Amino acid sequence: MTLQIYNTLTRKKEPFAPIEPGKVRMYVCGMTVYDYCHLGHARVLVAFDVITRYLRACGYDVHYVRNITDVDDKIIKRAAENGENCDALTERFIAAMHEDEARLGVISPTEEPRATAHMANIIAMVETLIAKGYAYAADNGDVYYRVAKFDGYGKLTNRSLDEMQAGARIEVNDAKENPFDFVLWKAAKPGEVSWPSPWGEGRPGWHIECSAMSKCCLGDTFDIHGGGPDLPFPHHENEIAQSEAANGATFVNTWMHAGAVRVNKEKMSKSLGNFFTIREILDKYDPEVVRYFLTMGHYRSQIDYSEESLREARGALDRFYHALRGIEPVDEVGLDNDAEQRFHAAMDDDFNTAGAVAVLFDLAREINRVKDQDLLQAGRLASRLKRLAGVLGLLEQDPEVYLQGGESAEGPAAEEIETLIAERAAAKKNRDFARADGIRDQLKAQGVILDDTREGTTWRREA
RNA sequence: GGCUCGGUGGCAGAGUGGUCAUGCAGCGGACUGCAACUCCGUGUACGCCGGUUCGAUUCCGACCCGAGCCUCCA
Repeated sequence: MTLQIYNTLTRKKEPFAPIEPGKVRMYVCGMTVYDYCHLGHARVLVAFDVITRYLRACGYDVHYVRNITDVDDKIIKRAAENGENCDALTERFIAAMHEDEARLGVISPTEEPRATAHMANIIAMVETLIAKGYAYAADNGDVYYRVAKFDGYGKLTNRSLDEMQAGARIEVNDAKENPFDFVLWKAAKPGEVSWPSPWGEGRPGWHIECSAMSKCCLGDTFDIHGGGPDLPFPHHENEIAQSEAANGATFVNTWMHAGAVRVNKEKMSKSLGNFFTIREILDKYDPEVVRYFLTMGHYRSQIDYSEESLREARGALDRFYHALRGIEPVDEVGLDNDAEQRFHAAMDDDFNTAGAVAVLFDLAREINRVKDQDLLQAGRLASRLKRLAGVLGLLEQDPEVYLQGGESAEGPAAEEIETLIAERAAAKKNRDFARADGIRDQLKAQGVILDDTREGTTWRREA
């Protein structure tokens, strides 16, 4: 069985075959850096991190490019509001983004191009489009893409210009030949950041940077282009129009889009005030819990963020770490390949992480089943569980650290807990169960759960 | 209105033309001083109506309902 990937362009799963054997060239639309990353960004970050990890686990050399949009209207507006310059604003939020993704266990992309560093490439592509008749400089100083000239316009999202024009509620702009023409180069207003160009001082439009940067980093045609659920139209549709018109080649073979994140069954939006930034969520939950939450469903399906779903994620991770607790992972030699195969079968089916996680749970149960009789076998299974989970970026912590809440844990200190456990052990020995249970209840009230095992008592913190 | 994607047991969430998802919760049992953890067992689940089929939750058609995009948004 080979890897199958759902392609937004063809609306079906297709066997994946990279252009260059053994190598994958992938571009994902990244962040516009004018604010902190939110949960929707986290979903895209984690989804494509898992995809990259799996492709690498399959032996592919993955060239993963994720851009940074560091010039745009929102950035200019926000910088003006803050009374700072755009560079200061974007540098700050780029640093914050890197911090957030690192906490989520996201491996950095191999390349992270910034729009402001590619002005020459952007301008060159706009010139090519004008030369080929796909773009025109308008009277107002802007340069627009001539949508009607590109035959394939709408092929990604299955729309036609005629139908779109029928029910269009798009702003009227006299400078455009067609209301769906979009801006490639935007003339600067006085005081705005700008770059010199053949059409005067200005800045790139929203879509052109991705066409220019992907060409620069990956070439005219590459394997995978990804992004969030709201990007197919207009952004990716416009990228196709730009790149294919300018380069005269197929732009991308496989288009991948992550599903939406909802919050308490409502669309996440600023107007509803239900926007969550990654950092505020990480203040409340272990990053791996958040990552598990984003991995337990399929990357294309819509997921719902709520206290309950995060609590469920926490419970699931607890179970894994409980199984791994006290087991020394050893070489996997001698294990049958059942779990391995089922894991790959799930992941080969368009990165079905939900199915892959189910295999992980089976391994956890197997570990629990054998750990009392055969520590060696448990160690082999633990290695396998950790290795497969690692492909999803999960179970990368020490079980004790995870279960006991790490350094930053609230509640009684570890030494205090150990002292009480010793006291309880003595009470139990004297058959003073009232005292023993009293200690257990006291700790439970402080969020600490005691587990008695044959080897003694262990403890963990409640969610 | 147009384009897409969905409706699976109490909840979350995979999947399949005819025996099993999985996790949480529930129930019964084992373990335990009692618990917790864990293990074993346990659920007439597949929106509605037709069709194809020996047999459909799974394929086809209609219908109902939900969501996303069509406007800046991952």
